[in-house]
Amino acid sequence: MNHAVAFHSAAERRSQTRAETRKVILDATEGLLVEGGAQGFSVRKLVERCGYSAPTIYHHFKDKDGLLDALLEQRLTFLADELKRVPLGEEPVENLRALTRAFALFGLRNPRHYQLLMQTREPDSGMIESAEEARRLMEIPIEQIAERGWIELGDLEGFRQAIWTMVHGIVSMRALRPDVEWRDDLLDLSLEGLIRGWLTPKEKRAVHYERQNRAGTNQEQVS
Amino acid sequence: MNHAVAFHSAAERRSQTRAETRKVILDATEGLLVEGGAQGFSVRKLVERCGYSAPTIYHHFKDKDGLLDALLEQRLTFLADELKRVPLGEEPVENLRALTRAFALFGLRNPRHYQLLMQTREPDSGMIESAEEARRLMEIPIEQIAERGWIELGDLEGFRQAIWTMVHGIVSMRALRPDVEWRDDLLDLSLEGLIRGWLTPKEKRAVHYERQNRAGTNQEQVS
DNA sequence: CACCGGGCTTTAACGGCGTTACAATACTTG
DNA sequence: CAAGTATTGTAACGCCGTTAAAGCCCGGTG
Repeated sequence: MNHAVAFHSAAERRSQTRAETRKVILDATEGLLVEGGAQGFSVRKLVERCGYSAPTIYHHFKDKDGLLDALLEQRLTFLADELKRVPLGEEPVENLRALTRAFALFGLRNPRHYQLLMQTREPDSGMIESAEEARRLMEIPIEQIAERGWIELGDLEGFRQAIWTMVHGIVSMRALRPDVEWRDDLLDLSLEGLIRGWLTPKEKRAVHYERQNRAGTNQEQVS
Repeated sequence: MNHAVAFHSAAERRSQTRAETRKVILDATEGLLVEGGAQGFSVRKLVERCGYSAPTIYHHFKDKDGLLDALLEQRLTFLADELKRVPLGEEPVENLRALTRAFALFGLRNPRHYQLLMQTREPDSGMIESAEEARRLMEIPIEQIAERGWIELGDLEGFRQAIWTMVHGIVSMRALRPDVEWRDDLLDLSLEGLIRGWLTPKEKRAVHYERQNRAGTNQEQVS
């Protein structure tokens, strides 16, 4: 307890450089992944690009999957941040629209990462944390909708799964088959159809709500 | 033109044995794929299992991808046959239900093949043929629905893509994450929601139609 | 100061993978 | 039977992920 001052810049700078090398490796991984996809990525190419040697990489990450998981986790926390930044209003249906759009936008902008996320072998415990956070954010409006008794087809769990698989279907199809000419408004259309098919129509559920001016605050274009 | 009789059992038996060895190899491939997934499959394991040596396999198939493509094509023609056998009626919406169910059932029963089909690198020309046939069958009722003017949200192409991505979303999610407890009736629910959300309601489109007794002829359980 | 110990890095290698050059065999054709 | 072609096997190449072993640097300790 006597020399409480000395080890400040000591262990600190060590962990500093450690974080830096991790970042260098992760950045190189990111580059290779975006260029060549998960298929074209290999540890040896990474070694050649990032300057470090193979055992160095295995010193900083458990193995190849651990490396990719770390990359994914980084990206998923970014997604969670984006979802948190989405401006939400009173209407849970509008909030669902906005969040779903933000999620799909993320998937469409990072098709390689999404592909990676999907073909993940077993759910890594470390990665789950940030993915779970994103999932929880997405499901808040869904539960609000259920609480108000607006689900007319099936139940909460069915609605949840229907939304989830629909969004995944769109994003993964676009990531898998970029050659097909996908509708730009496919997500908006599908979401609208899902809302119309599952939920109580707007006229019957709200006392007053700014007329037809829906989603005026959050009209991003999806890809 | 004189010796038109002799070469009957000659070249025929050759191509016979050729087809047989191809079948042996394909069956072993199928087994390995079902057991260990696309990830766990390797040519050397195949070599060990099927008794033939590596160059033999490369003599009968172009390469590893060609081998897997051949397996997929075989399975896809089987799917097309199944789709053709689906009993169809007058109502295109009911037909869409039946065909979609059959397609999803195929995907859910062969998750490994579906996974393989999805992560296919570039669309192989040979495989496309049987896949296209299945696709065409699926789209007949969709076009009939459009012809009758029952699409109220978006247009034909939007409806087509919405159905396609929804079914793919359900099948691929179940193949990718078997750990999640997916609703057994998820496909029926989603399809029902999509129909309710996109199409003219039943009461407004048909003069008479056997009351609520929908899909009485084709009520398969999906997984 | 000399020394130790642990984090960091590298060289070199192992075993498994897809693929193929080459040689040997079997079987049809003339 | 001879020639040729289809089929199969042996052995190897180059790439992959991964790791054992050893060297380096640098702060803490005597």
